[in-house]
Amino acid sequence: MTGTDDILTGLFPRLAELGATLSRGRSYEHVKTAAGVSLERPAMTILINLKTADGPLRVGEIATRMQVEGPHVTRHLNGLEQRGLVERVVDADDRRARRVALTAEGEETADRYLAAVRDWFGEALSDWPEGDRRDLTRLLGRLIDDLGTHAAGEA
Amino acid sequence: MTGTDDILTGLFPRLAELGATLSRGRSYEHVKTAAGVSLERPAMTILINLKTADGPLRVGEIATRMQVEGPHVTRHLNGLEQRGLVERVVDADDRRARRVALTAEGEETADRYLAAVRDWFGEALSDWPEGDRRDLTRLLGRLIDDLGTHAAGEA
DNA sequence: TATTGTTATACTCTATAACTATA
DNA sequence: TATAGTTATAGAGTATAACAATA
Repeated sequence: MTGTDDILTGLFPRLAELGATLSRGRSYEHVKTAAGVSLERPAMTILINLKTADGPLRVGEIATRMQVEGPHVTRHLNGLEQRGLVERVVDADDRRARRVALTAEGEETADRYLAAVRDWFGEALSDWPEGDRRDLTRLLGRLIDDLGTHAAGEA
Repeated sequence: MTGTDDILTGLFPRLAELGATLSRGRSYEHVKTAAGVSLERPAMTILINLKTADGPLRVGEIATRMQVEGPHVTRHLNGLEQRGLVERVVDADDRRARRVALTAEGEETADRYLAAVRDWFGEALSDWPEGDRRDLTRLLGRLIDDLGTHAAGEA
Protein backbone atom coordinates (compact mmCIF):
# COMPACT_ATOMS: atom_id res chain seq x y z
CA MET A 1 0.00 0.00 0.00
CA THR A 2 2.83 2.36 0.84
CA GLY A 3 4.51 1.94 -2.50
CA THR A 4 1.46 2.66 -4.61
CA ASP A 5 0.24 5.47 -2.42
CA ASP A 6 3.50 7.29 -3.00
CA ILE A 7 2.50 7.65 -6.63
CA LEU A 8 -0.67 9.58 -5.87
CA THR A 9 0.74 11.73 -3.12
CA GLY A 10 4.27 12.07 -4.43
CA LEU A 11 5.27 11.37 -7.98
CA PHE A 12 2.05 12.06 -9.85
CA PRO A 13 1.47 15.60 -8.49
CA ARG A 14 5.08 16.46 -9.21
CA LEU A 15 4.81 15.29 -12.79
CA ALA A 16 1.64 17.31 -13.25
CA GLU A 17 3.23 20.41 -11.83
CA LEU A 18 6.39 19.94 -13.83
CA GLY A 19 4.32 19.66 -16.96
CA ALA A 20 2.60 22.93 -16.16
CA THR A 21 5.87 24.64 -15.26
CA LEU A 22 7.54 23.46 -18.43
CA SER A 23 4.72 24.19 -20.84
CA ARG A 24 3.21 27.36 -19.39
CA GLY A 25 5.88 28.64 -17.03
CA ARG A 26 7.85 31.71 -17.83
CA SER A 27 11.07 29.75 -18.36
CA TYR A 28 10.65 29.59 -22.10
CA GLU A 29 9.87 33.31 -22.31
CA HIS A 30 12.98 34.16 -20.31
CA VAL A 31 15.20 31.94 -22.41
CA LYS A 32 13.68 33.23 -25.64
CA THR A 33 14.25 36.82 -24.61
CA ALA A 34 17.79 36.11 -23.48
CA ALA A 35 18.52 34.46 -26.81
CA GLY A 36 16.79 37.18 -28.80
CA VAL A 37 14.62 34.79 -30.78
CA SER A 38 10.97 35.20 -31.66
CA LEU A 39 9.83 31.77 -32.76
CA GLU A 40 6.95 29.66 -31.62
CA ARG A 41 8.04 26.84 -29.44
CA PRO A 42 7.56 23.93 -31.84
CA ALA A 43 9.56 25.84 -34.45
CA MET A 44 12.40 26.23 -31.96
CA THR A 45 12.17 22.54 -31.15
CA ILE A 46 12.64 21.73 -34.81
CA LEU A 47 15.78 23.85 -34.96
CA ILE A 48 17.20 22.12 -31.88
CA ASN A 49 16.47 18.69 -33.32
CA LEU A 50 18.30 19.62 -36.50
CA LYS A 51 21.17 21.12 -34.54
CA THR A 52 21.69 18.11 -32.32
CA ALA A 53 21.30 15.60 -35.16
CA ASP A 54 24.26 14.39 -37.16
CA GLY A 55 23.07 15.99 -40.37
CA PRO A 56 19.92 16.95 -42.28
CA LEU A 57 16.75 15.11 -41.27
CA ARG A 58 13.73 14.00 -43.19
CA VAL A 59 10.37 15.54 -42.31
CA GLY A 60 9.05 12.27 -40.98
CA GLU A 61 12.12 11.80 -38.83
CA ILE A 62 11.61 15.20 -37.22
CA ALA A 63 7.98 14.33 -36.52
CA THR A 64 8.95 11.06 -34.88
CA ARG A 65 11.53 12.74 -32.67
CA MET A 66 9.04 15.39 -31.60
CA GLN A 67 6.27 12.82 -31.09
CA VAL A 68 3.91 14.76 -33.36
CA GLU A 69 2.23 14.12 -36.70
CA GLY A 70 3.76 15.12 -40.01
CA PRO A 71 1.54 18.06 -40.96
CA HIS A 72 2.47 19.83 -37.76
CA VAL A 73 6.11 19.74 -38.77
CA THR A 74 5.34 20.84 -42.33
CA ARG A 75 3.47 23.88 -41.07
CA HIS A 76 6.34 25.13 -38.93
CA LEU A 77 8.86 24.22 -41.59
CA ASN A 78 7.04 26.59 -43.95
CA GLY A 79 7.55 29.44 -41.52
CA LEU A 80 11.15 28.53 -40.80
CA GLU A 81 11.98 28.31 -44.48
CA GLN A 82 10.40 31.70 -45.16
CA ARG A 83 12.57 33.19 -42.46
CA GLY A 84 15.60 31.60 -44.02
CA LEU A 85 16.39 29.39 -41.04
CA VAL A 86 16.06 26.03 -42.77
CA GLU A 87 16.27 24.65 -46.29
CA ARG A 88 14.34 21.75 -47.79
CA VAL A 89 16.16 19.77 -50.43
CA VAL A 90 14.64 16.91 -52.39
CA ASP A 91 16.37 13.67 -51.48
CA ALA A 92 18.29 12.39 -54.46
CA ASP A 93 17.81 8.75 -53.46
CA ASP A 94 14.06 8.99 -52.86
CA ARG A 95 12.49 11.91 -54.63
CA ARG A 96 9.33 11.73 -52.51
CA ALA A 97 11.35 12.73 -49.47
CA ARG A 98 12.95 15.98 -48.42
CA ARG A 99 16.09 16.55 -46.45
CA VAL A 100 15.75 19.47 -44.05
CA ALA A 101 18.94 21.33 -43.17
CA LEU A 102 19.76 24.36 -41.05
CA THR A 103 21.00 27.43 -42.86
CA ALA A 104 23.90 29.37 -41.35
CA GLU A 105 21.40 31.71 -39.74
CA GLY A 106 19.37 28.80 -38.46
CA GLU A 107 22.47 27.35 -36.91
CA GLU A 108 23.28 30.64 -35.21
CA THR A 109 19.75 30.86 -33.85
CA ALA A 110 19.91 27.34 -32.45
CA ASP A 111 23.31 28.08 -30.89
CA ARG A 112 22.05 31.25 -29.24
CA TYR A 113 19.02 29.47 -27.89
CA LEU A 114 20.97 26.53 -26.53
CA ALA A 115 23.46 28.86 -24.87
CA ALA A 116 20.57 30.66 -23.18
CA VAL A 117 19.11 27.33 -22.07
CA ARG A 118 22.45 26.34 -20.59
CA ASP A 119 22.71 29.66 -18.75
CA TRP A 120 19.13 29.57 -17.52
CA PHE A 121 19.18 26.04 -16.17
CA GLY A 122 22.72 26.46 -14.95
CA GLU A 123 21.66 29.42 -12.83
CA ALA A 124 18.48 27.78 -11.59
CA LEU A 125 20.38 24.65 -10.56
CA SER A 126 23.55 26.42 -9.49
CA ASP A 127 23.61 24.94 -6.02
CA TRP A 128 22.78 21.40 -7.04
CA PRO A 129 25.43 18.83 -6.30
CA GLU A 130 26.70 17.22 -9.48
CA GLY A 131 25.46 13.86 -8.20
CA ASP A 132 21.87 15.05 -7.91
CA ARG A 133 21.84 16.31 -11.47
CA ARG A 134 23.19 13.02 -12.71
CA ASP A 135 20.66 11.08 -10.66
CA LEU A 136 17.77 13.15 -11.91
CA THR A 137 18.88 12.76 -15.51
CA ARG A 138 19.23 9.03 -15.10
CA LEU A 139 15.88 8.59 -13.35
CA LEU A 140 14.07 10.74 -15.91
CA GLY A 141 15.54 8.68 -18.71
CA ARG A 142 14.27 5.52 -17.12
CA LEU A 143 10.87 7.04 -16.41
CA ILE A 144 10.44 8.07 -20.04
CA ASP A 145 11.44 4.61 -21.22
CA ASP A 146 9.12 2.82 -18.84
CA LEU A 147 6.15 5.07 -19.57
CA GLY A 148 6.70 4.66 -23.29
CA THR A 149 7.05 0.90 -23.05
CA HIS A 150 3.99 0.57 -20.89
CA ALA A 151 1.92 2.82 -23.15
CA ALA A 152 2.95 0.72 -26.12
CA GLY A 153 1.56 -2.30 -24.33
CA GLU A 154 4.86 -4.11 -24.58
CA ALA A 155 5.07 -4.63 -20.85
CA MET B 1 32.37 23.11 -18.42
CA THR B 2 31.42 19.54 -17.62
CA GLY B 3 28.67 20.54 -15.22
CA THR B 4 26.94 22.95 -17.57
CA ASP B 5 27.36 20.71 -20.59
CA ASP B 6 25.42 18.01 -18.79
CA ILE B 7 22.41 20.24 -18.97
CA LEU B 8 22.39 20.41 -22.76
CA THR B 9 23.24 16.79 -23.38
CA GLY B 10 21.47 15.26 -20.41
CA LEU B 11 18.85 17.04 -18.39
CA PHE B 12 17.38 19.39 -20.97
CA PRO B 13 16.63 16.75 -23.61
CA ARG B 14 15.06 14.53 -20.97
CA LEU B 15 12.81 17.32 -19.77
CA ALA B 16 11.76 18.07 -23.33
CA GLU B 17 10.99 14.44 -24.01
CA LEU B 18 9.15 13.99 -20.73
CA GLY B 19 7.04 17.01 -21.56
CA ALA B 20 6.13 15.48 -24.91
CA THR B 21 5.43 12.08 -23.38
CA LEU B 22 3.25 13.56 -20.68
CA SER B 23 1.28 15.97 -22.84
CA ARG B 24 0.93 14.03 -26.07
CA GLY B 25 1.71 10.46 -25.10
CA ARG B 26 -0.99 7.88 -24.91
CA SER B 27 -0.76 7.61 -21.12
CA TYR B 28 -3.66 9.96 -20.54
CA GLU B 29 -5.81 8.13 -23.08
CA HIS B 30 -5.10 4.81 -21.43
CA VAL B 31 -5.88 6.10 -17.96
CA LYS B 32 -9.02 7.84 -19.17
CA THR B 33 -10.27 4.70 -20.82
CA ALA B 34 -9.44 2.58 -17.80
CA ALA B 35 -11.33 5.01 -15.58
CA GLY B 36 -14.24 5.30 -17.98
CA VAL B 37 -14.22 9.08 -18.04
CA SER B 38 -14.65 11.34 -21.06
CA LEU B 39 -13.46 14.74 -19.94
CA GLU B 40 -10.95 17.08 -21.46
CA ARG B 41 -7.75 17.08 -19.56
CA PRO B 42 -7.98 20.49 -17.89
CA ALA B 43 -11.46 19.57 -16.65
CA MET B 44 -10.05 16.41 -15.10
CA THR B 45 -7.27 18.45 -13.54
CA ILE B 46 -9.85 20.68 -11.89
CA LEU B 47 -11.61 17.66 -10.40
CA ILE B 48 -8.33 16.32 -9.02
CA ASN B 49 -7.47 19.66 -7.49
CA LEU B 50 -10.82 19.77 -5.76
CA LYS B 51 -10.50 16.17 -4.64
CA THR B 52 -7.06 16.61 -3.12
CA ALA B 53 -7.89 19.94 -1.49
CA ASP B 54 -9.25 20.14 2.01
CA GLY B 55 -12.59 21.54 0.92
CA PRO B 56 -14.25 23.69 -1.76
CA LEU B 57 -11.94 26.06 -3.61
CA ARG B 58 -12.45 29.48 -5.09
CA VAL B 59 -12.12 29.88 -8.85
CA GLY B 60 -8.99 31.98 -8.50
CA GLU B 61 -7.42 29.43 -6.23
CA ILE B 62 -7.98 26.67 -8.79
CA ALA B 63 -6.41 28.86 -11.47
CA THR B 64 -3.35 29.51 -9.31
CA ARG B 65 -2.88 25.82 -8.57
CA MET B 66 -3.16 24.95 -12.25
CA GLN B 67 -0.91 27.82 -13.29
CA VAL B 68 -3.52 29.13 -15.73
CA GLU B 69 -5.63 32.27 -16.04
CA GLY B 70 -9.09 32.60 -14.55
CA PRO B 71 -11.21 32.48 -17.72
CA HIS B 72 -9.75 29.12 -18.60
CA VAL B 73 -11.04 27.70 -15.33
CA THR B 74 -14.44 29.32 -15.75
CA ARG B 75 -14.87 27.76 -19.16
CA HIS B 76 -14.23 24.22 -17.94
CA LEU B 77 -16.25 24.83 -14.81
CA ASN B 78 -19.24 25.60 -17.01
CA GLY B 79 -18.94 22.19 -18.62
CA LEU B 80 -18.34 20.40 -15.34
CA GLU B 81 -21.33 22.06 -13.73
CA GLN B 82 -23.59 21.15 -16.65
CA ARG B 83 -22.53 17.54 -16.27
CA GLY B 84 -23.33 17.71 -12.59
CA LEU B 85 -19.76 17.06 -11.45
CA VAL B 86 -19.22 20.33 -9.56
CA GLU B 87 -21.34 22.99 -7.88
CA ARG B 88 -20.64 26.70 -7.61
CA VAL B 89 -21.91 28.37 -4.49
CA VAL B 90 -21.66 32.09 -3.79
CA ASP B 91 -19.32 32.68 -0.90
CA ALA B 92 -21.26 34.06 2.06
CA ASP B 93 -18.31 36.06 3.35
CA ASP B 94 -17.39 37.66 0.01
CA ARG B 95 -20.28 37.67 -2.40
CA ARG B 96 -18.02 38.40 -5.37
CA ALA B 97 -16.44 34.98 -4.95
CA ARG B 98 -17.71 31.47 -5.58
CA ARG B 99 -16.85 28.30 -3.75
CA VAL B 100 -16.50 25.35 -6.10
CA ALA B 101 -17.30 21.93 -4.64
CA LEU B 102 -17.41 18.41 -6.04
CA THR B 103 -20.80 16.73 -6.22
CA ALA B 104 -21.07 13.09 -5.19
CA GLU B 105 -20.74 12.12 -8.84
CA GLY B 106 -17.74 14.41 -9.28
CA GLU B 107 -16.10 12.77 -6.32
CA GLU B 108 -16.68 9.32 -7.76
CA THR B 109 -15.21 10.40 -11.08
CA ALA B 110 -12.12 11.79 -9.41
CA ASP B 111 -11.74 8.61 -7.37
CA ARG B 112 -12.01 6.39 -10.43
CA TYR B 113 -9.49 8.49 -12.28
CA LEU B 114 -6.97 8.52 -9.44
CA ALA B 115 -7.30 4.77 -9.00
CA ALA B 116 -6.53 4.34 -12.71
CA VAL B 117 -3.53 6.67 -12.38
CA ARG B 118 -2.24 4.65 -9.47
CA ASP B 119 -2.64 1.41 -11.42
CA TRP B 120 -1.11 2.81 -14.57
CA PHE B 121 1.99 4.29 -12.99
CA GLY B 122 2.25 1.40 -10.58
CA GLU B 123 2.46 -1.01 -13.49
CA ALA B 124 4.84 1.14 -15.50
CA LEU B 125 7.18 1.49 -12.52
CA SER B 126 6.59 -1.96 -11.09
CA ASP B 127 10.24 -2.92 -11.07
CA TRP B 128 11.53 0.34 -9.63
CA PRO B 129 13.20 0.09 -6.27
CA GLU B 130 11.34 2.11 -3.67
CA GLY B 131 14.45 4.25 -3.18
CA ASP B 132 14.52 5.32 -6.82
CA ARG B 133 10.90 6.45 -6.69
CA ARG B 134 11.55 8.45 -3.59
CA ASP B 135 14.67 10.00 -5.10
CA LEU B 136 12.87 10.96 -8.28
CA THR B 137 10.00 12.50 -6.36
CA ARG B 138 12.38 14.48 -4.18
CA LEU B 139 14.54 15.68 -7.07
CA LEU B 140 11.51 16.67 -9.14
CA GLY B 141 10.15 18.66 -6.22
CA ARG B 142 13.37 20.54 -5.93
CA LEU B 143 13.61 21.10 -9.66
CA ILE B 144 10.13 22.60 -9.76
CA ASP B 145 10.93 24.86 -6.83
CA ASP B 146 14.20 26.05 -8.28
CA LEU B 147 12.79 26.67 -11.74
CA GLY B 148 9.89 28.59 -10.25
CA THR B 149 12.11 30.65 -8.00
CA HIS B 150 14.50 31.45 -10.80
CA ALA B 151 11.68 32.37 -13.18
CA ALA B 152 10.27 34.71 -10.55
CA GLY B 153 13.60 36.47 -10.49
CA GLU B 154 13.95 35.87 -6.79
CA ALA B 155 17.26 34.16 -7.16
C1' DT C 1 -10.96 52.28 -6.74
C1' DA C 2 -9.63 47.34 -6.48
C1' DT C 3 -10.92 42.62 -6.82
C1' DT C 4 -13.68 38.18 -8.18
C1' DG C 5 -15.45 36.06 -11.63
C1' DT C 6 -17.60 35.80 -16.35
C1' DT C 7 -18.16 36.49 -21.38
C1' DA C 8 -16.17 37.31 -25.81
C1' DT C 9 -12.48 36.80 -28.70
C1' DA C 10 -8.22 35.23 -30.55
C1' DC C 11 -3.89 32.78 -30.67
C1' DT C 12 -1.02 28.53 -30.15
C1' DC C 13 -0.53 23.62 -30.50
C1' DT C 14 -1.81 19.57 -32.58
C1' DA C 15 -4.58 16.00 -35.13
C1' DT C 16 -7.28 13.88 -39.06
C1' DA C 17 -8.62 13.74 -43.87
C1' DA C 18 -7.81 14.48 -48.55
C1' DC C 19 -4.49 15.18 -51.92
C1' DT C 20 0.11 15.07 -54.90
C1' DA C 21 4.26 12.98 -56.20
C1' DT C 22 6.90 9.54 -56.28
C1' DA C 23 8.07 4.54 -55.42
C1' DT D 1 -0.60 -0.26 -54.11
C1' DA D 2 2.17 1.95 -50.49
C1' DT D 3 4.89 5.78 -48.78
C1' DA D 4 6.69 10.97 -48.09
C1' DG D 5 5.15 15.09 -47.75
C1' DT D 6 1.72 18.93 -48.22
C1' DT D 7 -2.70 21.46 -47.88
C1' DA D 8 -7.05 22.13 -45.65
C1' DT D 9 -9.67 21.91 -41.81
C1' DA D 10 -10.96 21.30 -37.12
C1' DG D 11 -10.42 20.70 -32.21
C1' DA D 12 -8.06 21.24 -27.71
C1' DG D 13 -5.61 24.36 -24.64
C1' DT D 14 -4.85 28.78 -23.18
C1' DA D 15 -4.48 33.98 -22.96
C1' DT D 16 -6.05 38.94 -23.18
C1' DA D 17 -9.62 42.43 -23.07
C1' DA D 18 -13.95 44.11 -21.71
C1' DC D 19 -17.41 43.74 -18.46
C1' DA D 20 -20.43 42.78 -14.17
C1' DA D 21 -20.95 42.56 -9.35
C1' DT D 22 -19.22 43.35 -5.00
C1' DA D 23 -15.87 45.09 -1.83
